[in-house]
Amino acid sequence: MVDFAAGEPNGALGAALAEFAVHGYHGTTVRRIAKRAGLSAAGLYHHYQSKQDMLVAVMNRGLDDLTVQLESEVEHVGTDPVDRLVRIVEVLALFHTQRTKEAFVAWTEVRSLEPANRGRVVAKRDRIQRLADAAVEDGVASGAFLNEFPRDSSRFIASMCVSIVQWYKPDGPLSPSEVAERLVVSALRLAGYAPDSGAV
Amino acid sequence: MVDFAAGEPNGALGAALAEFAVHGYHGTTVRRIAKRAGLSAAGLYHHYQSKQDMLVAVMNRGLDDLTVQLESEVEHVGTDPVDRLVRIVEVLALFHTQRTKEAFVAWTEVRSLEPANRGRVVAKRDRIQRLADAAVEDGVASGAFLNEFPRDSSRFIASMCVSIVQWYKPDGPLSPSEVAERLVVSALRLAGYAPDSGAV
Amino acid sequence: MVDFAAGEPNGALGAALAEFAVHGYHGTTVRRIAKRAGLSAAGLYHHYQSKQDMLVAVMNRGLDDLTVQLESEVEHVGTDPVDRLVRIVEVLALFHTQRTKEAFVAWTEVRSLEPANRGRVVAKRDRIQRLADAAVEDGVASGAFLNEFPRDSSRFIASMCVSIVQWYKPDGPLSPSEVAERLVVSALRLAGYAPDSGAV
Amino acid sequence: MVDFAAGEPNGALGAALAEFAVHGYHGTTVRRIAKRAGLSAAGLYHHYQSKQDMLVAVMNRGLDDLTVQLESEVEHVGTDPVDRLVRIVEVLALFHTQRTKEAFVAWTEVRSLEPANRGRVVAKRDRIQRLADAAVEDGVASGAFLNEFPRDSSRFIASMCVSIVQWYKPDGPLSPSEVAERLVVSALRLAGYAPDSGAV
DNA sequence: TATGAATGAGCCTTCATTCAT
DNA sequence: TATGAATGAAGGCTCATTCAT
Repeated sequence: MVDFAAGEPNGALGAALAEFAVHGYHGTTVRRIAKRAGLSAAGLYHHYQSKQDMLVAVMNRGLDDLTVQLESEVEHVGTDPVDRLVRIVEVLALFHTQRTKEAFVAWTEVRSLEPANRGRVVAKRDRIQRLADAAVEDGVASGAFLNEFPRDSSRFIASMCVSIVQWYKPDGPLSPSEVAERLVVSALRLAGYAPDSGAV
Repeated sequence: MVDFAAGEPNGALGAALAEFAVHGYHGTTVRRIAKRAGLSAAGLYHHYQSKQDMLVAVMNRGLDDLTVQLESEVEHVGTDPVDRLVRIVEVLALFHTQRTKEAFVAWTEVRSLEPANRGRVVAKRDRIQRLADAAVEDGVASGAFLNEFPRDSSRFIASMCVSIVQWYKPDGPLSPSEVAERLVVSALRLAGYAPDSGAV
Repeated sequence: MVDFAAGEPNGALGAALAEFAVHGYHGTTVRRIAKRAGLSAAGLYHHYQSKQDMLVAVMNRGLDDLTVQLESEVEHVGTDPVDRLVRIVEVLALFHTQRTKEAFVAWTEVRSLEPANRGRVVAKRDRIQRLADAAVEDGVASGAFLNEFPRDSSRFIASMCVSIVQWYKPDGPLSPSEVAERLVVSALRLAGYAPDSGAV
Repeated sequence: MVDFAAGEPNGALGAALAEFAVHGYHGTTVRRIAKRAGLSAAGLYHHYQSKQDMLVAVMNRGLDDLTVQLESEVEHVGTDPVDRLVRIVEVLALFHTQRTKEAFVAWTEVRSLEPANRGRVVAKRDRIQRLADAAVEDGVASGAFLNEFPRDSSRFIASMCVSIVQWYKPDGPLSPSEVAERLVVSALRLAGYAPDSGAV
């Protein structure tokens, strides 16, 4: 099973991430990042050109890890749309439970990106959304899903996964894989999954 | 049918809301709020004691409008949990499509509230969540919903409604009531609604 | 007789001028300007948008005062090139002795101007130089000046006037008008002034 | 004839000079000097103790070259004040056309020297000025120059030479020796040179 | 009510310089 | 010699807020 936890950034970038996640980009101070990183403010600028640069690095790192994993899974899972949706939701859930801060920042601070950077990040996010869209649409086409508005459903599914970052606590009652399981079940229901036997 | 649109704040508070929604609390400048409101920065302080005060006012206004409507609907709809969930999701969807900015700010900028204010706002948010929780739980108890993890489902349902603010555009293809309709269907599926005939 | 002294800037601009004159633009601190002006650093930004803006204001003010005076004198003095050169040198000398700091900054800190601002200032400087050029050239044409390289001579003359700022001290042995007198004599010699009787 | 051009500094000092000449001392960054020199910023500090040290080195080098040449010429030219003034102006003109950047920095950045260093540099500059003063004064005493204010004239003459750095371009219409020739003529006029035959 | 002027605190960033390697 | 990493101090500028008018 996928383990995203190991990919969390350390050092200066980890410090930036932690601060961005708690206070938001504009509420975060370079000095506080530096302090958390055990560096002087000036020292940070050896590694990153600007505060904005740190935000970009945080986002790219997170989104790239997620995208790589997601596309690799989709490639290996075969062509069945149901299997594909299951894998996608699983990976999304694991990422959002194990890399909560990065996911939160990536979905929350896009508005704080300068235009040039924003474009690239939004493109990455869209690419992920389109994987879910395709799985649901294919499932509807194949008859695996009964669904009158597949485009909305896949958006709702992705939203549900993303929303994990709003409530999930690592020391809460559910492990990442338990969360993933429940989201998979929920996503299939949302998609209109109708196996021979009836309801899920 | 409920019409939330009329309740949007005007004047200084509307200006604050507009800025908060686009730039976030910390990314918003008192001077920009003032400019948008057609006032001097100093002039704003005759209406609100501080920038924080404006945030609190924005949030209270939005959450109160929503809560009042929600509780009034719940009270009038009767005791059937299915009806109740339908009404709740409907109201949530209408609010999030018609008062997108307020909803966005209320769910996004809680972290920017000073502790004293935060408590009160979180309590209001929780109260709303609990309405959804209760509806799903009651439905499971009554056998209307087949659901192994009702608490998670009601959270997913609320998340879906809240996520509206991330993608809904007033000039997009769907009207608020169309969005509401689709969300109601999706919520019932998520809750595990199982009418006699089988699937929804 | 022209009195430039009254035109010296006061207040914030005077403070900026004083600091620029002593430490140069890049060696000057906004905080020091503010202190000298009896304001906070932030307060300065009510009157000028930036440090660069203060430099531009200083230069424009000085060069405009000088240009206005110069062109008005030239207009009133008649067409005789000798008279014209005399008036020009006189005005230049008076300006450079009475507004030494402004002249110094205007001729020294052009390199510190951002390109857009630089163009305008250089144009003003050139316009002044061209007045001297014309006077000498006309004098050569009329036979009043015997001179094989008028263009260089007029440049030398202007340089001499500008150089005043490098050595003139208000509390030194020479008054502004004495300086002006000596410069006029020197300029006529440089120009190759040859009255009937011979040397000047 | 004197050739100053060969004496221009290379390497790190040349880089410092180039930057100082364009941006001024305070506008120049150690890192930019290093970059131009093909070194790291830290590497520069193996050659010079500080940025100030580089400024001092630049100035001393230039002023020493000029002084040495000037005094050697004066020594060889004999006692005639006219010849002496001619040689002085010639050397000054050649130096300022061939070592423009150094001359510019030496006359412009004295204010950026720390007090201890400033004294020594000013002394060197004064020594040069005094050579010109003496030549004019001696000429007046000998009757070669007719001049009512010799001290001012010698200052004007030196100023004219120094001002070369403000307008001279190596790829312009005049060669260094042509500039020197015109300055010599001008200086003699300024000094009040009156050969038997009349005008110069 | 409204505002122009003002400010202390703090922002992001850059500076000249040092030092372990 | 050379440098990448680091830093204390300071830089220009903006912030939310106040107050006399």
